[in-house]
Amino acid sequence: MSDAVVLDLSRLRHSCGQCTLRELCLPAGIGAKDMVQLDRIVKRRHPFDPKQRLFSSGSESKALFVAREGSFKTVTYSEDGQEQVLGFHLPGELIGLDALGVGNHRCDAIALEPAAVCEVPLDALEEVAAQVPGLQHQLLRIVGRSTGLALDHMEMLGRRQAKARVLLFLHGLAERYRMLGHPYQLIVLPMSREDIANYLGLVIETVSRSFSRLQDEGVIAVRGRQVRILDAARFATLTHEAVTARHTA
Amino acid sequence: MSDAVVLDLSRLRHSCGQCTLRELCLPAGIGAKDMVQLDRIVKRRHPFDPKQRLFSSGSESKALFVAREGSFKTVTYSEDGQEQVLGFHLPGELIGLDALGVGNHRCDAIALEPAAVCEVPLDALEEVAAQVPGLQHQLLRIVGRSTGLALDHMEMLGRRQAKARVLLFLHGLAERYRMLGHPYQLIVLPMSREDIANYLGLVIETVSRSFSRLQDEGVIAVRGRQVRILDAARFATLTHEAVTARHTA
DNA sequence: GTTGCGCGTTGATATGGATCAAGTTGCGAC
DNA sequence: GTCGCAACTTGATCCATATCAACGCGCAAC
Repeated sequence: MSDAVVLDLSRLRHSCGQCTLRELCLPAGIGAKDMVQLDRIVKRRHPFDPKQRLFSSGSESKALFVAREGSFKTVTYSEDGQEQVLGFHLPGELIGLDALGVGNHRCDAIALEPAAVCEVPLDALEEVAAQVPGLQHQLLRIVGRSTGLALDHMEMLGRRQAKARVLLFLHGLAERYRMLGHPYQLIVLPMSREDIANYLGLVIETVSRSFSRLQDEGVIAVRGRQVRILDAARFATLTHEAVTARHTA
Repeated sequence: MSDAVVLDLSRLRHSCGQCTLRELCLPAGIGAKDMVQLDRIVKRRHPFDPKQRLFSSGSESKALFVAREGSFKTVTYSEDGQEQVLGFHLPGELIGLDALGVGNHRCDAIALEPAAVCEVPLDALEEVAAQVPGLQHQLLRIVGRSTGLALDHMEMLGRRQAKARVLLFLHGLAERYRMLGHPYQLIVLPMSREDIANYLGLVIETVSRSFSRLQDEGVIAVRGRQVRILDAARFATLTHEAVTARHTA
């Protein structure tokens, strides 16, 4: 998290105070003039209903998106229609990097709740990036970070027990919410149990049981999609153990 | 695969004829002069012994690498030293994109066999990219594609049967070798069963059994690390079924 | 209120793959 | 050659999680 805010962005783009894209301009020490230029290319797209698609697999990619309000999931489908959840995108996080490689999206982005996004046209972005020194570098950094998220996901899926996966999932979410300025204690899950199960490579019953057991142990309190971390220390310990222990031990 | 070769690279960089990085210069229609400039920044680093590290987690990232000869694996370690294999890098494929986000590597790259790499210093690359129009775009494309590989990996790990994972793994490898100009029928695995198991989220016994069963069915012939695809049609069918069928059905 | 339905939880059983254990094969050292 | 060791295979057993099934809760429609 950037500690020193060089420029007061909130005057220019009030809703992007905790926006991932903010890093496109700020830390590189870009002047206000350049930043206005960047700001100009960003479009706002407002109403997304739950289950509505932001983009679909195969469609041409012309822009990056940032979830402004509401969360999204990205998914792929096998030919028989089976969904595979690839990731979740909380408010302030980037969506659409998957298409950078080929120009076409290779997954669907679906709103989990009523949502709104900022849209950054790729051609305009690259144009600005060519002019503004440092922006191109920031772009690469951001893309790289999203790769990091994918790595986290893989570490979660790699031969871990169900409870460990759920713990890591919750921990990751809590961490991300914290980065976005939310209180750490209470997490309101924007996604269904089914999405979680799919994401973690489990079935929903197993996810449900894992939640229940963690609740039995007094670590968290679960009420539907509200998850409260009761014993932060124990939560951290268990998560740590989850990272450490694998089947092989 | 690029069908039309605009420029005869082999005269300039003879060993990069099927190099991933070739796309950095070729398809954007870059002139010979610019390409020479790009070529100039590439260093060659020769001898890597098996198990030797190209870079380690936490180390500062100053370059991208391309496996020129020999293959690599990338891994992370949990605190108790457990290895988690993130991916394999065949000759001609990129290594080191993981660090773009933060400037430090978040995994180790380890040679699986005697190897040699090309090294592309990041600062020089970005400098050239700023000057050469189109190169920056290509860079993003390549980074994006590597994200695609991570997605493939996740699809493999997401609640699939062991045999399906192995099939998808073999299919993916075969596909990549084909892209690199190798004959499709015979695959020589550069990695151990243990690495495969780790990558697929299985134990080595299960991987071994999956190989054996596929051999029993006459689909492949396994002799140590040599895998021959005997019945390409059936192999394709089974792989297709593997993609289609999940536990949930 | 009642009905219906999506979503989540809980319990009983089945099974795929992990674990434990014992070979087998390959290969370099000598 | 055979010794020794690492890599791989194969078999028997066990266990975590999938599967099957029933139930509860919240909420919107009426």
